[in-house]
Amino acid sequence: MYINDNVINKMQDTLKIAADGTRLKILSCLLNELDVSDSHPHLIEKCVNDISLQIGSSQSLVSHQLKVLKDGGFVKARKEGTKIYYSLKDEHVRQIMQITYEHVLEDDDND
Amino acid sequence: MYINDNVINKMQDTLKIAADGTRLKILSCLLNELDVSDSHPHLIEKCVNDISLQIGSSQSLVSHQLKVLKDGGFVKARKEGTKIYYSLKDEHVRQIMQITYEHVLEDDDND
DNA sequence: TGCAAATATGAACAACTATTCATATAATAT
DNA sequence: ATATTATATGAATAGTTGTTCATATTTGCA
Repeated sequence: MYINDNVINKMQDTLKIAADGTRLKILSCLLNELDVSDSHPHLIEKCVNDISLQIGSSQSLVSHQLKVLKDGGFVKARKEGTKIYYSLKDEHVRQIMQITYEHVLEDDDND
Repeated sequence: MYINDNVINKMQDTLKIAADGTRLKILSCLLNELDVSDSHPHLIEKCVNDISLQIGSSQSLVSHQLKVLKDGGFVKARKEGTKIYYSLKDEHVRQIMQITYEHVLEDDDND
C-alpha cells in the first residue's frame, strides 16, 4: 500500500461519501435482504421512491444523495420506464460498511 | 449486519474521522514500514513531532487531529518523558484503509 | 395534447469543520 | 529557578456540506 498525496485525496473523497447518515441508510437499504451466507449474493435493485419510503427521507434528499453515491462509484443506475433502479456497484462498498460496522460494535464493549 | 439508527450514527462518526486528508496521512504514517507479509506486524510508534515532520503539517494541526483520532478509537497514546508515542489502535483501521485504497485503485482503471 | 408519476436540479440557509495563530501546560536538564 | 523541548488547547475564520423548498425534466398513458 504505497500512499502518495494523490491517493490520499482519492481516499478522502471516497470516505467522505460514505461518512453520511443518509447515504449510509441508502447503502444499507440496498444491501439488506441479501443472504450473507450466499457466496454469490444477488443484486438488490430499488427505485428512488422505494428507498425514500424505506429510510424515511424526502424524495429530493434521496435523489441528491444518490447522485453523490453514483458519482463516487458506490451505486449504479438502471432506467426502466419512469423509474430508475439503483443498486450497489461493487464489493468494496459492502466491505467498507462491514468493517465499519464491526468497528462500532467493538467500541460498544469499551463504553 | 442489522443496522438501526444508533448504529448508523456511530458508523457515520467513525467514517467521518477517517474521511480527512490530514488524518489519513497520520494513519498511513503509522502503518507504514509494516511488513505486510508478516502475519503478526509489530506496532509502529511515532511521537507528534516525527509525524508532523513526516507528513509536512504543523505541530498544532497534528496534535489537534491526533486528539480526534484518539477520541474516535483509531489510535492510542503512550507517554515517555516529554514525548507521547502514538500508534494504531486496532486492526479495523488498517482494514478500512486497505479496502478504501483498493477501491480508489480500481476506479483508476475506469477513468 | 394534457395529465400524472417518478426523478432530477438549483438556490438558499444553517450547521459543521479543518486550519492557523497565539498561548498554555508539562517534563527535563543545567 | 530558568531555559528548552514536546505537546496540548482555545479562539477565530474560511470553506464545505446536508437539507429543504420550489421547480424542471422525463416517461407513460388517456
